[in-house]
Amino acid sequence: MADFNTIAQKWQKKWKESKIFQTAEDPKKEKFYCLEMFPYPSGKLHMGHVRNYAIGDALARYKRMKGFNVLYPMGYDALGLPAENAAIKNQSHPKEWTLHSIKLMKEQQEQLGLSYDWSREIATCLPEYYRWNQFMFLKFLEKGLAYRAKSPINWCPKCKTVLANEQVEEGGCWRCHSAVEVKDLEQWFLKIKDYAEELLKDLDKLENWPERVKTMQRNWIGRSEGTLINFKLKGTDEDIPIFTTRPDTLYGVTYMVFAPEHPKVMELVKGTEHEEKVKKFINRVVIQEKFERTAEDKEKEGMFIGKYAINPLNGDEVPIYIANFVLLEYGTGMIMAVPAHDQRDFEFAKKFDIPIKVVINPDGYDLDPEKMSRAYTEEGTMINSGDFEGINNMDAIEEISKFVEKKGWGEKTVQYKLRDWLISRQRYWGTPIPVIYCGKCGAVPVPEKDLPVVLPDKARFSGEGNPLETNEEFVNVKCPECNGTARRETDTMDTFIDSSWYPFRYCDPRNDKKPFGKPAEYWMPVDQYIGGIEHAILHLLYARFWTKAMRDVGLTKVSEPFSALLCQGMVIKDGRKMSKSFGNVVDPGEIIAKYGPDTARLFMLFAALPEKELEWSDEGANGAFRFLKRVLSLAEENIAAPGEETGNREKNLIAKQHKTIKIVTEHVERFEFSLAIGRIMEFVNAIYKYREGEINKVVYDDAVRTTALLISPFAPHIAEEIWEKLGSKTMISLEKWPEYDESMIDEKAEQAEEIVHNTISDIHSVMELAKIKKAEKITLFVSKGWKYEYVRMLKQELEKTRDPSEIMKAMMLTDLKQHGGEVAKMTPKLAADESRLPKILLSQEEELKALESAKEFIEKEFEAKVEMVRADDSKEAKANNAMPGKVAILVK
RNA sequence: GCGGGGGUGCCGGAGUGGUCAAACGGACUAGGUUGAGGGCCUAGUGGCUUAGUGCCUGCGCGGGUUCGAAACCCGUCUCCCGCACCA
Repeated sequence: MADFNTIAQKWQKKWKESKIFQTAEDPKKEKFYCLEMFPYPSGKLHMGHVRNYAIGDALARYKRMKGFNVLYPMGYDALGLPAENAAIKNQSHPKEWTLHSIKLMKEQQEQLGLSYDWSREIATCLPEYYRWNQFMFLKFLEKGLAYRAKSPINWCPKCKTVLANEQVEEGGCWRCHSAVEVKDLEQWFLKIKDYAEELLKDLDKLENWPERVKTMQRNWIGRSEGTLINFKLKGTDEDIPIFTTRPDTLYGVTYMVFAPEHPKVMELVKGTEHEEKVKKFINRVVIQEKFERTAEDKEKEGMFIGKYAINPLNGDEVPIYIANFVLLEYGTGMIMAVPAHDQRDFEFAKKFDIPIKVVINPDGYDLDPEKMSRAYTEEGTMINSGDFEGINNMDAIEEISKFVEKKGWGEKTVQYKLRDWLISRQRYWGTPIPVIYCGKCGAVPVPEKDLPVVLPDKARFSGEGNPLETNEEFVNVKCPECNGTARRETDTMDTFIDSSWYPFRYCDPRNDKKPFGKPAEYWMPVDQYIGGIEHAILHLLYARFWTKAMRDVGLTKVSEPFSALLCQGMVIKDGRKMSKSFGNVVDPGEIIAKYGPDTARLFMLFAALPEKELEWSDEGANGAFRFLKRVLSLAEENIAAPGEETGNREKNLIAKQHKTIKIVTEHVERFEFSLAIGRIMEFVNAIYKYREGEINKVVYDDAVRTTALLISPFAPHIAEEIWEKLGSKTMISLEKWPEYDESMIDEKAEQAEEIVHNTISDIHSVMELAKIKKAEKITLFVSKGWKYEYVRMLKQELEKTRDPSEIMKAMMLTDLKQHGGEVAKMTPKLAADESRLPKILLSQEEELKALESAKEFIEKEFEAKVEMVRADDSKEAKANNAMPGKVAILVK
């Protein structure tokens, strides 16, 4: 028994030397771009990586065998915090750490025998890559898609960096989980909000994305239609704009609430008796509680700030509060409160003893504000609402909106939860933002000819602040416009930028004139993207946005980067996530050393469907190992070759072979690798069975060859080895995927007589079957009453069309009609209750006539004798092994 | 609270109106091979019967639809995941 790792190394060497996986554009061939999410180079592969690559490589190899021109590249998402943290810890440089990690990681990937085109390898930490981040940033700046603004930001005190909202998880830093603080800083933003509508709408076009990912993105974008309404600050002409989706409740407003940190708040209380208390409140609520999220609903807190607003609709004077449940970032940061019809407003009003005014009554009774225990949020009739009384509140939404617009008090508008993308990071290991600040000229973009702005090699990594800030050589520059003294921007870009366009770069990885050129037109978009669900929102949304932004500055014509998305499930062990703290981590390196790469890959694909969680099992891996040994010994063991007779045993094996090809192909097309492998296992078992007797060498070898081809996307090294042992001079990686012949799929060829059953509702396949089988006799099992309908349908549909989908549609329609009682149908239960008998139940005579005519027609169509058997009597049906609505085809 | 997905042998998991519940793998049991073990090969693994097979039970729980339900409908329990004061 040859050692699997020896075999693996042998073929990996051959693949590398022959460069068979290198790809080039070929307009004559259909392209297929298969992409896995590129890894962050941490230095070591984990099982999640292996699973990701096993899926991707299987697909890439399969598509290649199917004749596609396949682009399947690999690279590294190499900028980011861990490298810098490691540098701080080890007193080294992030670059060294990263490049070393890439080397280690690549070695492990190569051990897996993945069919990447390594000539296209990229690493985002190299200036030749990140210069294009800068290039595109400048293009976006020019187009007005990038801007600088002061805003409260999330500050991680441990990482000493700003975090995007998306990077704050339950009040903690997404990497180190320390509590996040709030600070004010000048930051660079990208206008992703401008694309909210398109990002949302285009989700509908992504048919091959998992529904749950699209739902998550829709949620994240958070579109909601409503009305912007201006209240007036009492005693002034000042507007207080609020956003509401419920203008129908406008007459029920009894107070207003501002987000505590809203700049307006301090302005309003300045110099009043409330100033000190408000300051204290803001400090407590905003700073300390902004990110404190608990499982239970947070207690509503707030206070009155001594000012009043005027409701434009009815002139009501309402008090203004500040409260912790109003968010500054959403809408206008202020709300109108309608305690009678909003649960949050209700709770707050109860706590602060604010009046409750009912403006919508449910049908049938009147609400009493005194007795309400919760807000009424259902539909109802408008009351206490001036001219709008008496109408349904759903209609009032539209009418009051229109009225407010007409009066000039506000307008209909759309709000999104999505915020603009904050890209500034106060860190070293990122792409320098190509901007220079001049005392005279302000923020000046670095001219294109001066790109790239390269990260200086010299830097101190103390763990505090941004090393770029203290690097005088880097910071002190001349202003590109006035040539005066100026300072360079020391912020670097969010690394999500690097991963937002890398699929384009793979198409044209060595282009030094542009981020990418013509080849991207051929390859993009990615046909299948594969990666973890954890990127469902951030990475995938940013990449979609970046692509659209690139389109709008003329860099590409593509609007969506990923046509299809597959989110693989997690790899778990003992029912929980693999993690050092649980001590259940399985190291891929050890598994490869013990069993070889094919075993590791095959097990990962076999143990679960790609989207599902995968429970790692040592015994299971061992089982995959055993199976591969069985497969290999099919070609290794010397088999006697007694003759060339082809009897039933051969026929059966050939039939099984064709059937296996068919089903395996179908499964692979649907990414059901575990089921595909299961079928191959069955076929291998069948070959072993066959081998117990005398064998026909031609038939046997063909079966083994087929096995090798079918298994080659999953266990390529062993497949190559078998291929070679069978005397082939070519590499199996370049072979064609096997084809099957439907007419050979006939498992029980040796049986002289046979009854095949099929449901009548799939008439098309019944017909096909009857022809293939050369049916001599067809038996239709029919039951009382409804037999006529079905037989009639059968006849009609055969006459009209042979499109099975049309037939199915018609059948379903019949079913529907039956439920409406329009179509003749009788069951024993119905028969017992004469009053419920359907109206158009046919008479005995009519039935017989209809059956006769259908029978004649079918006889002609099938060229076979047709027999009708009543099957509604369950005893008789059982004796015939049949049920009503089925067709039996008797073959002789 | 809102949204999404599940509950099938000892285990991982197939099967979504009938021919056919448990494919495929693991684990276990027996037999073979072996000096022994491992490995490998073969058979078996819900119950009851004849030992050709036949029947019954069974897919979280309870109802319903149907000639027929693991699958469809209603209710219920339970688990997992995502979002969560979005006005």
